[in-house]
Amino acid sequence: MSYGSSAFAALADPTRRQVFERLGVGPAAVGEIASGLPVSRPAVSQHLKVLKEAGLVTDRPDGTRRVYQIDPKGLGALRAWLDQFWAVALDAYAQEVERQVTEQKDPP
Amino acid sequence: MSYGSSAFAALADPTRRQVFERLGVGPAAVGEIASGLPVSRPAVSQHLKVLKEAGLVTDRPDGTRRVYQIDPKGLGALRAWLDQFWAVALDAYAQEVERQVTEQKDPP
DNA sequence: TTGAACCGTAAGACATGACTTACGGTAAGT
DNA sequence: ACTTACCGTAAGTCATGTCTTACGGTTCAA
Repeated sequence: MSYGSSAFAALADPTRRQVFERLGVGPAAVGEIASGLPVSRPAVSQHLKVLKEAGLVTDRPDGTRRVYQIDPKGLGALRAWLDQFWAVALDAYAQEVERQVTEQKDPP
Repeated sequence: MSYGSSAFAALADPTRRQVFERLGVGPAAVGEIASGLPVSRPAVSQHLKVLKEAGLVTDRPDGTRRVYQIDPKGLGALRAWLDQFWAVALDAYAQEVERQVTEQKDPP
């Protein structure tokens, strides 16, 4: 809950979201990701740190490289948060619409 | 897409997310929302402006008050973005797991 | 063991963002 | 008409975040 909501802050930055979307296609090393973006490699490394702390990605060493990958667990937590909120909000929305209708033919 | 992704930035701030969650329960005016939060009323007004520009809430005048409400359309766009990404990422993840397995018994 | 490739972190510049108080504007009640 | 209630916006302050360059560490190959 408080875990999945921190993911919003992680995905707020456009560059960091591009990094995340790149990993959505498949695993990649830091240099590979940076080569496809208009920022430096250290910048990508810092973004990956944030994504990792948010539980959205995992990393594993591969020689001198370091391969990053989407973490389905963190992504699922975000989806769960949104689904629950969606259910509650939509219910409240429907109730509000209903209240508006009854108020129309039976004004307070 | 670019519409639903801007919602991440809108929901990144904790205070603004509290405002949004309050509206998830039901419609409310600016003063009502502010009275339940540790920030001033203008601060809430500014947060609502961001949420509105992100397509997450709508507003309607009610006398001197101004009632805000969740916009199911914007919330649905966010959900759609996440669902699509979830599908792609999970597919890539499964393929990666499969690749790891085959690599185990048939090393390159 | 030397060299090259790859990465994370530190330090600092710079922009962005969240908050406050102050002000003006509109709608309802007396 | 005047007051009260409620709201949005402007101006300014202060914290946070993103980027860069510079540096040190680790791994593989020669």
